[in-house]
Formats: sequence, structure tokens, C-alpha cells
Amino acid sequence: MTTSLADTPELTKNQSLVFDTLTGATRPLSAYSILDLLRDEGLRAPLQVYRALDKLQEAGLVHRLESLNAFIACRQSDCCAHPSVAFAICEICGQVREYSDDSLSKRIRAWAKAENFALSKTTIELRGVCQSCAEA
Amino acid sequence: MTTSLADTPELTKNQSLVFDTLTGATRPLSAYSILDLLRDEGLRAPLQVYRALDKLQEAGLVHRLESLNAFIACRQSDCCAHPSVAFAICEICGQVREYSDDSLSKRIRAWAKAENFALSKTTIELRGVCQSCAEA
DNA sequence: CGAAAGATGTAATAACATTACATTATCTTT
DNA sequence: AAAGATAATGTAATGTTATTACATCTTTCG
Ligand SMILES: [Zn+2]
Ligand SMILES: [Zn+2]
Ligand SMILES: [Zn+2]
Ligand SMILES: [Zn+2]
Repeated sequence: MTTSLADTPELTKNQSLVFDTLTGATRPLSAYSILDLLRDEGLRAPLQVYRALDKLQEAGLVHRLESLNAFIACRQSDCCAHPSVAFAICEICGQVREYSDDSLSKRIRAWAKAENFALSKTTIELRGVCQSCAEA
Repeated sequence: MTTSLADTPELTKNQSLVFDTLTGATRPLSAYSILDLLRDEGLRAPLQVYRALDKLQEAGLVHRLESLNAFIACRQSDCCAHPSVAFAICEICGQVREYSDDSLSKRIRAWAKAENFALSKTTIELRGVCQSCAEA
């Protein structure tokens, strides 16, 4: 089975369907939106989507946006190499820019070390208006 | 009406109830937990809590933790002076540390400026294990 | 083959949040 | 004080997001 664009880990049918849906989207999708888009492909229940999303997140192919309760496909080739990724979410058009800033994650790790906080995951989400929406 | 600890803006009855509940808690509370704690005080419906939380957030007295769908009272006197606040959430005990790191927010604002992203709000949430839980 | 692990299908329910509408309190102006 | 405006409240219903429970099927591997 080689359905998807990035088949780093071999994806199952449901995982591929969900991943391809996210890859084709230009904005974050909620689990239920994904489900609706995949009804014709045979998906019937939320759990089918949530299970696929879990695996895709573990594989680093998909990110969850906490402030949106929604998901996007990873757009950064070297995303896994960076300890913390940031997302800039446009409040007008809904588009999301993913970026890594090493000095940002360095600062965070320094704070964690100084405070003896054993860091396992960081969430950085920026809200605002993107350049093209500001121009319009 | 001067019921609450920090009455910077004059709080209404429901706002005070919700704020005092959060101030008394040692961990983040969900809106529905707050509601349950305030049934005896006369609160009946989720909306009563959500409305109070909205006002308290506007006033900067309460923060929403996006990755937890929960709320905490602000514990930083000068929180509003800092453009972006970070939260370190312990995955064992549930306690949350709130801190401000100016160089962190400087980095974020620099990125936003370079990318012409009109930043309105930043969410920074760290997950991990706090010092006392690591020692235990 | 047969056990174990993983993936799937389905239903039900839990948890979180908002819309809509009616009412009451507070403040402002006359 | 009366009238009108604004903000807060009460209540019900509904919408949205996520998980639990249980049965079935598939793949892997000794
Ligand atoms: Zn990524
Ligand atoms: Zn935009
Ligand atoms: Zn604060
Ligand atoms: Zn802890």
C-alpha cells in the first residue's frame, strides 16, 4: 500500500485517507470535518478518524493545533529535527504557517533546565493576521 | 460589592464566585468543574460560568490553558505588562507554573515583524514533569 | 497452526462550548 | 422619579469535540 505522499512509516488505509485529506487542505480541519470529507470513502465514526490522527501525530506527519481543536499536515521537511515548532494562525483566512526557531526552543529548554522542569512537549501558537490578509 | 481578592475591576456576583473558585484551586479547573463547585452558590448552567470566564479573561485575571481546556487564576502581579506568558504544566500533579520570559516574546515579535504577521495573541504551553514530582 | 499484536467497525456516552430568548439589574438622562 | 439604554442574569436547547466499551478481523511470527 503506497497511497500517500510521505510514506515514511507504512500507513494503513484509514491513516492514508486522513493524511491525504489533511495534505490536500489549505486550512486546519477538525476531526469531524475530516470524517465528513471521508464518508464517501467508507468512514462512519469519529473514532476511526481519531485513531488515524493519533498514529499520524506519533509519526510526526500531523500536528494538532490546541487553540483550534484542529489538525494540519506537517509542512516542514525537518520538523522532527526541531525540538519545538511554532504555528502562526491567521484569524482572517485561517491559514497556518509552521516554523521552527532554534533560539526560541533554546530559551525554553534553558528555562526548563533552570527550573528542573523535565520538558516533554511544547505548544507555541500565534494568533494574528497574515500579510496577505492585512494587505487586502 | 467587594467580595474578591483582586477587585481591580469591580466584579459581579458570578464573576467573583468563579474568580474565587479559581484562586482557591491549586490546579486548572474546567468550566464544568467550576460549575459543579458552584452549584450550592446557585449556579445552574454552563453559560453562567463561561460568561464570567470571558470577562475575567478580558480583565487579565484568568488564563485559559488551550491544551487542557481549563482555566487558572493569574498568579503574576505584572502579567499584563508582558506581551507573552508561558505556562509549564506538570503531567503528574497537574500544577501549572506561569512565567514570563522577555527574550522569548522578543524572539516571537521579531519573527512576526519579519514575516509581516500582525500578532495579537501568543499561546505558549509546556508539558513535562515538575521538580517535586521528579524527585518523588 | 495458534497465540499475540495491531487495526477496524459500531454504538453509546462523556466532555466542552455556544445560540437563542426572556428577564432583571444598573446606569444615564431628563 | 420616569424613561430609555446598557450590562448582567437565568434557562433551555443544541452544537461540537473526544472517549469508552466491546466485537471482529488481519497480520505477524514462533
Ligand atoms: Zn511539522
Ligand atoms: Zn490571512
Ligand atoms: Zn497571568
Ligand atoms: Zn508535578
